[in-house]
Amino acid sequence: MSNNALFATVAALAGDPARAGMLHALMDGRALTATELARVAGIAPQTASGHLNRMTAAGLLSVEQQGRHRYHRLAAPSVARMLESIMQVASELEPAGRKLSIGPKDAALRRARTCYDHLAGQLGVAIADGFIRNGYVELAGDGGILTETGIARLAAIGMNIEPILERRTKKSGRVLCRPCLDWSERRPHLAGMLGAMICEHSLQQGWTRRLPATRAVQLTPEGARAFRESFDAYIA
Amino acid sequence: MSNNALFATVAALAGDPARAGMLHALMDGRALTATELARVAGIAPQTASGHLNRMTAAGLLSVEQQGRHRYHRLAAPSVARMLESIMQVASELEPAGRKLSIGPKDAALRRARTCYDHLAGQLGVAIADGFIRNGYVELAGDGGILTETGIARLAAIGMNIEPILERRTKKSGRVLCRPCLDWSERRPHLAGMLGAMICEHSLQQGWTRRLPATRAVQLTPEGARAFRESFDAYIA
DNA sequence: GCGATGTTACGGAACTCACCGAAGTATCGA
DNA sequence: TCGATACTTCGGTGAGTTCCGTAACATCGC
Repeated sequence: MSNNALFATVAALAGDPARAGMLHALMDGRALTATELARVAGIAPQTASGHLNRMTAAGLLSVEQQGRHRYHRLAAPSVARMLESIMQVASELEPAGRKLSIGPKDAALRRARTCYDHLAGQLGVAIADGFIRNGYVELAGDGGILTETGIARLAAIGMNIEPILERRTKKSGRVLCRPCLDWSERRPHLAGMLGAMICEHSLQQGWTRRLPATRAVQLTPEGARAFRESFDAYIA
Repeated sequence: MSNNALFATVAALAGDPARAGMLHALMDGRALTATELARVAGIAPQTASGHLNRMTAAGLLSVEQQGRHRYHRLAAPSVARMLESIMQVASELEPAGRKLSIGPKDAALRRARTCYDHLAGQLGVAIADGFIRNGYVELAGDGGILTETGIARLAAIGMNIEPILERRTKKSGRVLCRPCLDWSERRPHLAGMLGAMICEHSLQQGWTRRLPATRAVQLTPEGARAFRESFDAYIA
């Protein structure tokens, strides 16, 4: 298959509303069963099965069988990035005047959600703001640097900074992180290795909790306190 | 239109082979006419007109009328990034054993091409390598830093570093650039503001020349020497 | 003005694809 | 062993879309 055809195939797979819904649901990095995905997409299980087959065959998804369940997940981080970038374009297209649908579920998504492997929404942006305000990280459009102060802060609250130190020695001594433009807040939040570590830590510590069948996460009372005390990050 | 529907619409627009070909052709940032785009996509002009209308209406493209010509270009950098990310996924899906089509045109593309507003292919990767080797830039996966040495080097060869200095004063004193994974070389090249400046400068100086109807660029003999002397970058 | 060129609008033909009902396979729990 | 659950395959229907031929409109060069 030619380059162009492959490109079109990938884009077309993401371009069907039912498949888009499934991919969207998988954006939090978890693995879901075919039936769950059928439900979120609003289609019959047989139809979903066909879609999942095609996406798996194309390499967008990977499958893991456990008993009578088949768990589907995004096959690679690059797929998540692609979905992010499409969402980014889609959100920009929405004319300023048009209100995005703001159901209750949407409100939760805007407040705090996962974006593949890191936190996004108001919470994600607040964390990024706190990091910048306190000099833990320096952002400048295309990239970001985790500072010494920032590394010390992460260590102080008990995060495992081993992978960070490892990356630092390999390279120039600076640790970089990727900013990810938030489609709901339209401001950057922290992605990359740093974002993934913060997200993982907050789930482990019970600062955030995953909610079933949605990318939205719940910010616990302890989490609200912890984010404020640890990262100077708070949301209304 | 709901978020999900908008997402699917955008992806579906990119998911048609004819439209994908046109978008691909527009990836070099230039504006092309409907007839030119019809030719690269291999379809009749009337068909192309319909496609272009839809993409423009959706906001993926912007149009500029000049006499009887209508010049179409990508409406925003985010669109180019989206296309890049889809290409990235598509290139990863290509199994290692399968050879990508390697016609003569493809060979030129692999050697040197533009990627929206910066240089890619062997040339782009070679430049990035030279920058890293000489400490002009420090790359680490998610981001990159243009060093003082690098800024001095750019100034030494007569590039206008005004925008760089401007960005530096606004932020922390560090200048960041975005690495962009090359789909043909599978190694990063320099994107972001720095990549755009290098590309523009090399075109102005006659180091590279745009070729008609393709994203491939021609590396002139002077360019080969200039890239080697200025950036320690050379390709076979 | 007049032909040539670039572009768009409308029509129908051919095609692809999403969808679900029906039926079949595999796994779990009892 | 038996029923229930999760999932898949198959087949047919219906909707959407791509495509081009024809025709119209606007602009350029002469």
